Amino acid sequence: MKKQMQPVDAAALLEEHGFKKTPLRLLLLEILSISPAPLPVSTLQRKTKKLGADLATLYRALNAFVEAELVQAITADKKKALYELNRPKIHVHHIMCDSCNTVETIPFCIKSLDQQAINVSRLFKKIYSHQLAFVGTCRKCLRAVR
Amino acid sequence: MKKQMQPVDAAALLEEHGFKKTPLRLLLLEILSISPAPLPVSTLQRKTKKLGADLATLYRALNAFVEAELVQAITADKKKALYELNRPKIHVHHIMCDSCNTVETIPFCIKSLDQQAINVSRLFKKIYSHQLAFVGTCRKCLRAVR
DNA sequence: ATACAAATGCAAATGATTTGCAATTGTCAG
DNA sequence: CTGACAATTGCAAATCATTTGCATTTGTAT
Ligand SMILES: [Mn+2]
Ligand SMILES: [Mn+2]
Ligand SMILES: [Zn+2]
Ligand SMILES: [Zn+2]
Repeated sequence: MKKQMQPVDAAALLEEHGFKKTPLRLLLLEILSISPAPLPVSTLQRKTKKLGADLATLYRALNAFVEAELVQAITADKKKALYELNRPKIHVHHIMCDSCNTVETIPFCIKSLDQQAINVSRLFKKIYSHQLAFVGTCRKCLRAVR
Repeated sequence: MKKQMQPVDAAALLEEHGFKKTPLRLLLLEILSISPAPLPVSTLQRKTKKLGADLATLYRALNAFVEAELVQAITADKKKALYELNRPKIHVHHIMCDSCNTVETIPFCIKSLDQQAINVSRLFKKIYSHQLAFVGTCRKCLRAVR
């Protein structure tokens, strides 16, 4: 029942963006591409520990990906950032549990929101993107309380 | 032409929430209540420097306000948080400049978004709130480029 | 005036993220 | 295939916003 995401051709992605095809970066993209939820750096470190990559290297890779818009950094958490593969055609939003801080991905754009973004663009000249995060309590945490 | 916000009765607010009416907290609420944009801690420290409050005290006050839902912390920036008075009847959103990192307040809720939140609530059991932030380039920064 | 919890100041700790620099590695032209 | 060279990495140290422990002060209620 676990939702599995569509894997991507990591090598091709790296090449398209002018990145070297290094073991870490290849693996990072693979991990991110099959994850149903955005992942913190700590998890990415654990899932790549067989490569023994340094934390600084992980951060540098992720920052490069974000810069290239290959990956999106989710800051809903405020403490540690979460990273999620950016899928060109699948614009997503997020929902965060205020109890366990789990961040789930809503795998589609909230209807009509993009249209509204156009209206709001009168305030700014150019709008690149928007981030929408809902905050609530997830089912698991609700069960834990009662 | 500067947009001025409606000031609030800081003393009353503190009392309602069971806080002591201390000089710093009173002043903080006054500053936040007339600010047209969310403010970082550094600015709040500057605007309250006549009181010589310690940074830790500032943070503790702000955290207490956020906990009491008197103030909203905006984390769109990811580096430093921004603080904005929470007005019960005026639900706002934000728009951030990716160039100068200015965060402006959109002083109303994006139409129909709250209705959509109800739909999304099928994913979670309970949804308390949502944060929506647009990212773009503000007029000032666009002018600076050309 | 007294009592007590809340708030503060100060200094030290945290913890995620960044940076400098030398060594390594992937890519590409020759 | 072989260098050359820029991109990537490892390691250690630095940053920087935010938090925390503890002793002291202050606001509020009785
Ligand atoms: Mn959207
Ligand atoms: Mn809204
Ligand atoms: Zn939860
Ligand atoms: Zn700007």
